[in-house]
Amino acid sequence: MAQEDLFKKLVAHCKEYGYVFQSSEIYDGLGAVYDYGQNGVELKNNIKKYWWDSMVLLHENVVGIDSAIFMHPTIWKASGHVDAFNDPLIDNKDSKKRYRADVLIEEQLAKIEDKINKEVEKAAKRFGDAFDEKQFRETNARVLENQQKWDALHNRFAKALNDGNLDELRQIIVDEEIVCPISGTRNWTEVRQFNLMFSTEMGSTADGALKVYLRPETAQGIFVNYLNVQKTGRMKLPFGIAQIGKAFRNEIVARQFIFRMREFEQMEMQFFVKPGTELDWFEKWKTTRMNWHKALGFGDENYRFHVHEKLAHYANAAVDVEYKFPFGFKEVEGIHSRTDFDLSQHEKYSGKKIRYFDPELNESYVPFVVETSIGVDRMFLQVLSAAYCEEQLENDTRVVLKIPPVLAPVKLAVLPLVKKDGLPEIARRIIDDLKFEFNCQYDEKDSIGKRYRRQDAIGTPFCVTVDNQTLEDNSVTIRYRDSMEQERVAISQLSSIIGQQVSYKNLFAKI
RNA sequence: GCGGGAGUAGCUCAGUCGAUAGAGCAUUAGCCUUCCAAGCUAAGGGUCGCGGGUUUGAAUCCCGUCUCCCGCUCCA
Repeated sequence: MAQEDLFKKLVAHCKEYGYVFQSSEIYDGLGAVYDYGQNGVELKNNIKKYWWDSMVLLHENVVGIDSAIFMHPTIWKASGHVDAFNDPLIDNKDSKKRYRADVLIEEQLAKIEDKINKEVEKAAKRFGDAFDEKQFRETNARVLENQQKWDALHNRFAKALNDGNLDELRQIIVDEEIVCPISGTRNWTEVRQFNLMFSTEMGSTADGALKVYLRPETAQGIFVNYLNVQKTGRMKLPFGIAQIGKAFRNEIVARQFIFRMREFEQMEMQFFVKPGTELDWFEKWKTTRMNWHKALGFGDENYRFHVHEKLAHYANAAVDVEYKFPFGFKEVEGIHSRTDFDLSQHEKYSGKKIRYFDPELNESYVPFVVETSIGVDRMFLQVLSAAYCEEQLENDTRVVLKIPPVLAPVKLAVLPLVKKDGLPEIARRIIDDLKFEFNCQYDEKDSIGKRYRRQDAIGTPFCVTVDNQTLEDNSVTIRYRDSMEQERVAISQLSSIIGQQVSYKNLFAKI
């Protein structure tokens, strides 16, 4: 089956079996926003638990927090998000290329400057040692004319930028007859502001309201709580702070189902270390995180590291964990060595000292940070991509989600072979006993084979069937999803057999 | 954002020249009682994505719009 078809089928399967629905579907949907259904939410919660426990339970020097989505707006100035994500963009209709409007105008300014400089150079050659550049610049007609042009344009440009006047920016591009370097035409669209961050207002009156943003990443909530956690938790370097939470980005192009959404959930851990040791920790976390992925058993060959050649301004090392999705190798998790950039920025903007006193060195410094950041939704899609499979049987095909039992939404279904002879009652009793430990389902409708298929389709790893023999000896059959094999066991054994297989402990042992 | 494709029942899709909206699967109820779908009977489920136009009459023709998919573009 073509990979593309597989992806389409997966998306349809997600909807049909209550994993993922499009947001606001009855109102025609909302772009790149999705809801999780009754099975989706279970899987998602299980993924989050797998991550959280593997970070917080398994590392005594990692603790968790849950910071608010609203944060002081200055935080986003400090982090660089306000400046970096407020570009006025314009498209050329002929070449279909997109440019930053401000960059186009800056280039135009540079051109004028070039002209002036060439004029000055020429004159310098002509006059030799006797050349007085200052005087030349103040008196030469052509230079003056260009300088005037430059000043006028620069003032106009600066004013338009300050006012946030997009129409004026476009008018400047039109008036300056700036052409697209590819198509050479002046066929421009409107200038649009692409703001990555969603904003809203906090405060009851419009006048006194504070413009606040929905966080575009959860990391800053950790950085601004560094001191709180370090001091109240008596944390010693190196230590980490983990957090799971929603983040929001107004993506220009949001595609590929839940792979890139406007509202998404991150699982991030910021690990604070002594400066100079960050690359060692970077390597350690790289290994730990890759093991975490591989422990799920989807095949080591489907994972790889992708090393960033071009680093973000805050980083001195960065790598992605990529998984082989039906649409190619794509990033699931990022591991970044963020240096002391974030904490230093917050020192600067807040005016508070954000340091660590190192008793060994008897001095204080700003810790360096190694970040591991994974998208819950991507992880969710990764698990489903890996788990979805269509199997050819003798007279039939079956669609089965081979989700690792520990992550599966429903752990077991209890099925009376027929709905009489007291079998349903026994099945109910088994559920009443096991429902405190596992998410169980009861089903008595249709043939037993059909019921198995229904459970396969949502990824239930175990089906327990009550039959006439159960009446005699309290034994049931347990049918395994992946092998379709069955074995007969005592009802009293169910809890330990299933419990053993859905335990996080077994996974953690592999990390 | 640009270009291409698509949108009809929960899912997959048919629907002729413009004239009462269909099938299979799924769902629900009942029958049957059988360890790997597709047995029998019945029922429910649709403003044909949405809005407007042409027409006596629109799922069908035209315009707009929304959403999804593919490619480009972008990607801290």
